[in-house]
Amino acid sequence: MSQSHIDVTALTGEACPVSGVLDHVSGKWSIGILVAAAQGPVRFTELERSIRGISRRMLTLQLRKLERDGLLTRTVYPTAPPKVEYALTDMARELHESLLTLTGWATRHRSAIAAAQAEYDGRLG
Amino acid sequence: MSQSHIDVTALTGEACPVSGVLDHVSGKWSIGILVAAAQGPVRFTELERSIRGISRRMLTLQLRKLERDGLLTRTVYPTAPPKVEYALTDMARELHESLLTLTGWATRHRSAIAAAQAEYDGRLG
DNA sequence: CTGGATCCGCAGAGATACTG
DNA sequence: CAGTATCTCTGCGGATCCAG
Repeated sequence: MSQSHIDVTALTGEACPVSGVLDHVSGKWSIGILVAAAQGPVRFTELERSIRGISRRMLTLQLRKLERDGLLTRTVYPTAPPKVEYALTDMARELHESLLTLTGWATRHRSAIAAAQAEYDGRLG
Repeated sequence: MSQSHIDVTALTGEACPVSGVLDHVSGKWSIGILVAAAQGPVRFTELERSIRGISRRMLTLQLRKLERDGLLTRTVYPTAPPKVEYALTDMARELHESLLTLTGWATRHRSAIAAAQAEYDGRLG
């Protein structure tokens, strides 16, 4: 009631639907995949090479999730050897703009965050 | 080489530092906490009530992490009973703007995403 | 009121091998 | 090339109890 009473549910809807949606984006690899795919249609192996450290299994799972959310399109070319291309949907391209804002912030404050962490850790041991 | 060769490391720096920073923000509760704390100084119990579903343990852990990252300030009033207030730092307030863009996107496309998921699931079983 | 400490279950994520 | 299948292990996160 008072201005100090905050209810996140009022900001996000009833049962945190925003968080529900954002959780898909906030996965460990989601942003990287979306950023990589934003350059244009990308093949599976290209993604695997682009995103250092991701396992084939994880890439597949994340790709499926993003496709399910309507953020990626998956196009299969019935050639030999098989060729599959992933591309951002219009919705995802819109999201990509927001993501750039986020990554921009992260880049700008990277050193400040590192400093804050170092200082915090220093105060303890 | 060709234009189809994408390297995320080239976009994010060397070893995905952006992702490293964003991972802190992309936790299950981080965004909710930051949004809730953005309204002004907030007490521990207020946060606990605001963010439905979070456990006391998780709230504490996330709070510590955000404080360590220099995104939250923690102010202890040595009263009885103890009173602790959390507030966003300038850096975090900047981030909050970006977060609003993100949540705005999520809100706008919530139904579209739900539809995409339903359609995806429908095609399978 | 604001936490810390501990135990524990389960899903996430890696490694590896196999397939159309 | 583009996955799938399985096995395993780690660590997140909940529950509970304790403390300043």
